[in-house]
Amino acid sequence: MPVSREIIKQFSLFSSLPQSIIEILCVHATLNEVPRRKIVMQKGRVSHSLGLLLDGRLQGVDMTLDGREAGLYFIEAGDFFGELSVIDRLPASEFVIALSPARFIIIPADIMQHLIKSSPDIAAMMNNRLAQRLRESISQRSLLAMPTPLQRICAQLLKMIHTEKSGDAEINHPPTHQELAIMINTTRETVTRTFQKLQKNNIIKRQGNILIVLNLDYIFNIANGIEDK
Amino acid sequence: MPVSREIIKQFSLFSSLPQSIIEILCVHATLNEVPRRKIVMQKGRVSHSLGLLLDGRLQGVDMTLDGREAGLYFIEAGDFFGELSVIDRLPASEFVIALSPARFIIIPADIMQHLIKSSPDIAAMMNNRLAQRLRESISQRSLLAMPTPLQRICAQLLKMIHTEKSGDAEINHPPTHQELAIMINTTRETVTRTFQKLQKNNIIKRQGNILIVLNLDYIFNIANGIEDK
DNA sequence: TTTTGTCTGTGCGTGTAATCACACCAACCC
DNA sequence: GGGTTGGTGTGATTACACGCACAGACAAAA
Repeated sequence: MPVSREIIKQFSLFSSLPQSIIEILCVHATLNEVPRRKIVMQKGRVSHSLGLLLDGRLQGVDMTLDGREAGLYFIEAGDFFGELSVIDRLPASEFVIALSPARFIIIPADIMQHLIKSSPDIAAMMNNRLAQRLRESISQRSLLAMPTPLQRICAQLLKMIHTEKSGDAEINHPPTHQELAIMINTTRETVTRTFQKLQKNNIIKRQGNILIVLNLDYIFNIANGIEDK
Repeated sequence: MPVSREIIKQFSLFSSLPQSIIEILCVHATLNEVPRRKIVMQKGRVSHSLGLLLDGRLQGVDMTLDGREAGLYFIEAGDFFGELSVIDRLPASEFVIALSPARFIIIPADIMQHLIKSSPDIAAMMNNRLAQRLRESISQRSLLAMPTPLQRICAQLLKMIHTEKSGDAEINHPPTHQELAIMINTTRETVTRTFQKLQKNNIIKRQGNILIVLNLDYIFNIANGIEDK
């Protein structure tokens, strides 16, 4: 079922494309809606498509053979996912799971591959996204090098904070402790305990679905290894 | 100073390109030779080029603000490096350091960018390399999720082993303990101690510049979390 | 309502890796 | 030869995160 071109156009990555290509995308795109926890992309599967997240939050996850989970990245509304397999045509190397109810558009791999071949613009777009993913991956790797869980948590929070027009630093719909834990190589309990400490010291505050950051400097300093009580 | 086309052609990634493009590459390529420890690529620098390693081994490294090092990847003879910045034109996000005396070819960024625009083959090649890097990065991230240093060391060794025609599993010019340590988020001492254990149990053996793997199964099992001994 | 499930909070014990410190060894260079 | 340097080997100590276990909290379902 085709998707309205207004929806496609709201992706900044597509907005600059010529009308003709947008039409093609619309015809082949399908809209999906999934509940929390749903697996959106299967590791090892060869049938892949490009995904475009409209709302909700997804998480890229890898599982080691012994059942251990490693969190790779978060996907926010407006991001792609599945671009890796579209480009190199190999099986997906990770899972993508819905952290919240989510809506996303799917464009079949062969359509994308055709577009990439015929349009340098699209090709460049995909490259840039791939490059961005790689940079994020490197940055996440550095985060993991930090010695203490507190540092890693602060560094991860820093990445997720967006400042409101009111000037408040917040995280909307923060991930669960478990989801955070696997991103930063620690356990759920350690995340819980660290959050308790941060709350007691008025660094952060929980307000329903929003995590409010009261002392951004503290978070920043810890994330950068600057010692402080 | 131009580089002979024989050298360029020995890169599998270039071998399928038309003669005309090879000529262009030759004219603009320069050959470099560096000693061990030399910084080959600077994090944050905007002037970048594509590198092609002829011999030796390099390591991609990131440094956190508090002086901590994180090993990102190894670059073996025949690999590219610096492709990320060539594609997205942003400053390098990592250092690349020579682990051994190394020779490599450099192709200026603007030449590569021009080639990428004009030749879909080159563009596709760069994409695939980027995709490969991303997959390696994901795989390295899973490795870091393993709980014990022993597991991480075995998993890392497994990646570096190449089986000889004689059937022996070996690692030529193995990295130093320190270089290994930063790849797998542990300390030099822990790597040393673990290697001692592995040698006592006849799992591995050091012979000059070669690390010989005597019991590949053991390494494999540990790396996959299968309990043993 | 009761039930069910997911998330969060917390206590306790244990193991183990980080850290510091220093010894040893080989290669290299005047 | 003696000095330097970079790599490896080892001991002792300590902190601290993991793992387990279980108790609440809260929301959705029945």
